Amino acid sequence: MTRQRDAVRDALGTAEAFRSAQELHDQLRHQGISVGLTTVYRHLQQLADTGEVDVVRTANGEAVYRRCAAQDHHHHLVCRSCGRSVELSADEVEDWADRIAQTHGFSAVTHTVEMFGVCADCAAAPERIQD
Amino acid sequence: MTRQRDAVRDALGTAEAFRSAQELHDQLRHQGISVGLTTVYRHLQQLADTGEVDVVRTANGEAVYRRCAAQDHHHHLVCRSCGRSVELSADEVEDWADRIAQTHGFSAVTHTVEMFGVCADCAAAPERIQD
DNA sequence: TTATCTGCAAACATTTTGCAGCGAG
DNA sequence: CTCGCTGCAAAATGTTTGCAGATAA
Repeated sequence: MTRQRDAVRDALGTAEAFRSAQELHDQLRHQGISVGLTTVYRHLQQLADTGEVDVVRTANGEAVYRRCAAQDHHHHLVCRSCGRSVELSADEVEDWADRIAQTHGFSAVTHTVEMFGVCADCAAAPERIQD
Repeated sequence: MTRQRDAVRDALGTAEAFRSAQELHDQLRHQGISVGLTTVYRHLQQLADTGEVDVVRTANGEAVYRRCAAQDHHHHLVCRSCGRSVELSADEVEDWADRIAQTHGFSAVTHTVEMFGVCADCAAAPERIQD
């Protein structure tokens, strides 16, 4: 509803990459759009709560965000180099998870499945690898 | 090789629960064993590097540690209430992951699969739920 | 106008690092 | 004796919160 909220949504855009709050903040500043880092965090959290963006924790504990095409439950294959990601749906894995949970008597079970690798483009241009 | 290193290893013990560096530090202090928090962090990191302990990131970004029976690649089903976990091996998921990675042209692919739920014991005693 | 949103500064929590001293080999 | 290990204090990092002023409806 406000200029900043739209700015954060637009910053996420339709890009396939997961990006951190700070990266998004930098991006907006570079675009000449003045938004406080606090506000970026607040809107990302809100968007995540409504399920409009997905959040993944990187290995070092940083939260990275992406607006996904799929609204329903899915997973990601993320490029370590450029951050680009592919959305995956995996009935095979869902079935496995349900079965395992039942076998061990667990209830209210959720799961996270994230894959990290190097995409074909980045493998062809190794000098760009930065993570 | 030192008293503190053994203390950290022993603190992890053979418990099935994942615990944070700070919890382990508190535990040692309560046992009357004086170890600096810094040292706990350093040894946990070292043990994680050698694969002797597994690390999982909780939803809020905290790192939790566990010494696993299985040394090779596996996953976990973790109880949100008591932290107890079950080690899982999942050829089904490994195969799926390999196939997906190949399909999308990714290389050097790793994956994380973690399941969180409430174990049968905790479901029977809901008042203990704390997370 | 009036409730909400913003953004600075400060608080927070977790983890890492600098450095002087201790302890093991 | 020497070099690595320890642990305090301080820094670094990523994120959240208090609050006064700006802004949208």
